[in-house]
Amino acid sequence: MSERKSDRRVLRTRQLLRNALTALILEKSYEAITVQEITDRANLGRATFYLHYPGGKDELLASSLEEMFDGLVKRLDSITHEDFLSDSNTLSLMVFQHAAENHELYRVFLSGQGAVTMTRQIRDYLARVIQKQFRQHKDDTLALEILATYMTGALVTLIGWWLENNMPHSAEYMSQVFSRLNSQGIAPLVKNTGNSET
Amino acid sequence: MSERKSDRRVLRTRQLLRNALTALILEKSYEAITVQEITDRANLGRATFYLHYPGGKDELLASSLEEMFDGLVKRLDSITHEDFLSDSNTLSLMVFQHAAENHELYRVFLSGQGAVTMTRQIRDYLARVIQKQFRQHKDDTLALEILATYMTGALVTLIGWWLENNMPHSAEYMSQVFSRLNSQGIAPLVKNTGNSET
Amino acid sequence: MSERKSDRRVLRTRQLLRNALTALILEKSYEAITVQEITDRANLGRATFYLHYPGGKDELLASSLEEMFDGLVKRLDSITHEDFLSDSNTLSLMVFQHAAENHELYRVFLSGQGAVTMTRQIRDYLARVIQKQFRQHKDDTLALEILATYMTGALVTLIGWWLENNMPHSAEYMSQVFSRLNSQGIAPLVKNTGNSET
Amino acid sequence: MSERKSDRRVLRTRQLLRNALTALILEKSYEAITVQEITDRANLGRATFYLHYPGGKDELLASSLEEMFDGLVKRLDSITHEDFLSDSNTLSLMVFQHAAENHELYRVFLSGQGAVTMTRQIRDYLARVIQKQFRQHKDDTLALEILATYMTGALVTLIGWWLENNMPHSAEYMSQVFSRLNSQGIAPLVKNTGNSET
DNA sequence: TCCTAAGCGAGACGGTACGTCTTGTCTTCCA
DNA sequence: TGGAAGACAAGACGTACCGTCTCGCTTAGGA
Repeated sequence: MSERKSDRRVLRTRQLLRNALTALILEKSYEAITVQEITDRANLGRATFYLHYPGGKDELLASSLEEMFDGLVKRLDSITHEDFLSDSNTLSLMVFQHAAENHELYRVFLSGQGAVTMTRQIRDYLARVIQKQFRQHKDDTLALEILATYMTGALVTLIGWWLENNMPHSAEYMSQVFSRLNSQGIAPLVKNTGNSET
Repeated sequence: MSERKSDRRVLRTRQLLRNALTALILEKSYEAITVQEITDRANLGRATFYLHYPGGKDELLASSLEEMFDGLVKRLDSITHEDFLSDSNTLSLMVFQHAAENHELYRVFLSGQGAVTMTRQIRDYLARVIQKQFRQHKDDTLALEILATYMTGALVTLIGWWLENNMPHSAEYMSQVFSRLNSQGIAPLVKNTGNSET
Repeated sequence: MSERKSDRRVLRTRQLLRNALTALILEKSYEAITVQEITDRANLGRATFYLHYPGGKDELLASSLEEMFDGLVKRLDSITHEDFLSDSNTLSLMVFQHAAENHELYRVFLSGQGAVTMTRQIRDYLARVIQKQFRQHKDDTLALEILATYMTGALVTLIGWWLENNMPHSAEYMSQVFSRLNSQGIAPLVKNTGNSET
Repeated sequence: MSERKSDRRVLRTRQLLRNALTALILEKSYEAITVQEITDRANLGRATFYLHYPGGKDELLASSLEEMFDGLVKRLDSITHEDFLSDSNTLSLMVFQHAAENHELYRVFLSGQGAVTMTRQIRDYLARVIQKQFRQHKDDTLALEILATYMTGALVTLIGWWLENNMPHSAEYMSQVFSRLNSQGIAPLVKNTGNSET
């Protein structure tokens, strides 16, 4: 019925490994981290690592990220079509907040040395969410895919910049800026000051 | 005045190495490429590699990218402030065109298996160009950096998507779409077809 | 008084392990055999192995050899001192016969790929038997140990040769040859055909 | 013409490894010696070891033994047929002396833990030398091979015993004993004391 | 008949050595 | 003098066994 003892032990071991990895990520570049270092930190044998993650570091990272993104996925699923169409910045706010909460890991794949695959996975996931929202809207004057890619690229890159610069603004502020740029474009900014020069 | 024989030989050797690297990049992930493989391809000794690029692969990559981007840099330098402020899509068009010309390498950098470092280098370079343009404009209502990051992220991601999908539209079309989204935002698209019509 | 069921079960388990080992020894070098392989063959858990033979493979091997040599020991014990002193080849004959009966295992021990340990055990055991016989005889003009070692070395090596060559002669013939060489030495052979004829 | 410098370096490296191995053999069982220990002792990298001996420890041991046996082979080749037929113990003396000179290595393969292959190689080599001598003598009343095997087994085993017991007698004494047993057999010893009992 | 201790299977775990791979340095030789 | 060739140290990799341990299942023998 309930989980067997050994199952719990396995889960605990994996959690130890995940924790060790995230701890190390705060200290040095992911690429520079050694399997030995991870297992030392987790007080486990190196062989044990390969028992659980035969694919090496990358598999452990993927597992850590998966764990982390479960939360984001749940939140984004709760966005209604109305939220999306309104000027509210619900979606981007959620993403910025989630990034703030898990900023160490986000930094890994959004800035410099992260596994490319991961960046793409998040980007593709967000692109799919956005496309789904637009599709309900039946807009096809412009290829949905291009639109979604445009938005996602800007959003993800912005989050990367934000984290790399140690979050100089609040998630709310960043989200507002993004939403404004996204819905009205940069024209208002340029025009306003541009005119004054005339 | 004129180059010495040995200088020319040195240049030739470096070119051989750069060519070997770019050739290999088309075949496999940058990370998986070995110094030995590069020198084998270039018919050079491994020691020779370190003679010219003591910093390892990354230094050679930087050198290769520099070579490739020289052209883009020159073109972008020719953009005047007026071009930039106008609704014209000069900048993005140039980037899309350059991407089309070097699409094999770009694809590697920007899509799936490329080295993150490269994506970042391109992005950072573009961000600097854009910031420079805005700075002349003295706009600081919004942090310039955020603005530049926003634009660059969207642009680079869009190029990546475009190449991954085998350039289904012309560079001109892509550039127009980008410019429109960038200057007016997505609001017009959403509003037009929206049911609320308010 | 009588064995408990669990005792019988223990005996059965040990027998399974011994059988598995001897079966594997016929297939591959003893050194190359793994505890896991033994327990797989015996349909037992690896932990069970260590339950019965905490000393590892070597302990199991010792146990297997003991089992096999029990028969030989009994027979050799029946040799009287008179038999030994007479020209009869009782001892060597028994050994050759026992080797013939267990030729598969003997071959492994004594020829090519066998474990040295085993060869030594057999040799040391025989050396002890021989010494015991001589000791009753109180002969110490020559160190008993040297004598016993000399005989045993020759005997065991000869058996090894015999098995490696697929027993080209009968055990009786081999035993006679050995006994003749052993009691009279090679001089008769050399002298007879020698040119000197002195 | 002369050896290249790098050749000399390679030879030096291999010599260092051989020396390290023989040094370690004096301290612990061959099986228990680790490649790491050998290279530590030789002040070399582990990878370097595999560069020269891809087959691992055993290949290094074989190489060490080969070096050692070169001397024995030369000496034995100088034995004339007359020496062999005479009662002199030239052959066995040479072997005992060689064993004394190289007792550390001999101990490795003749006693307990040595590589079986080696024991067999020496034995087979000696058997061939002995057979060659007998063959000139045209004696075939008894299969030469059996005779040679008999002698070699006794000789090699005796040397093993001698070394294991820290050479309690001189090589000359051992050789005499062996020769006497070999040419006249054990009968004289047994008969002499046997008769006295009657 | 239950129930309780033992034998056992399963497999996680720490540890150690393995043989391989790549990196970067250095030295020697050749053109 | 630039480059080829390649020996070498260093150190991470992933694999393979080892011996130990803990966990439950099964099953027999005494209650």
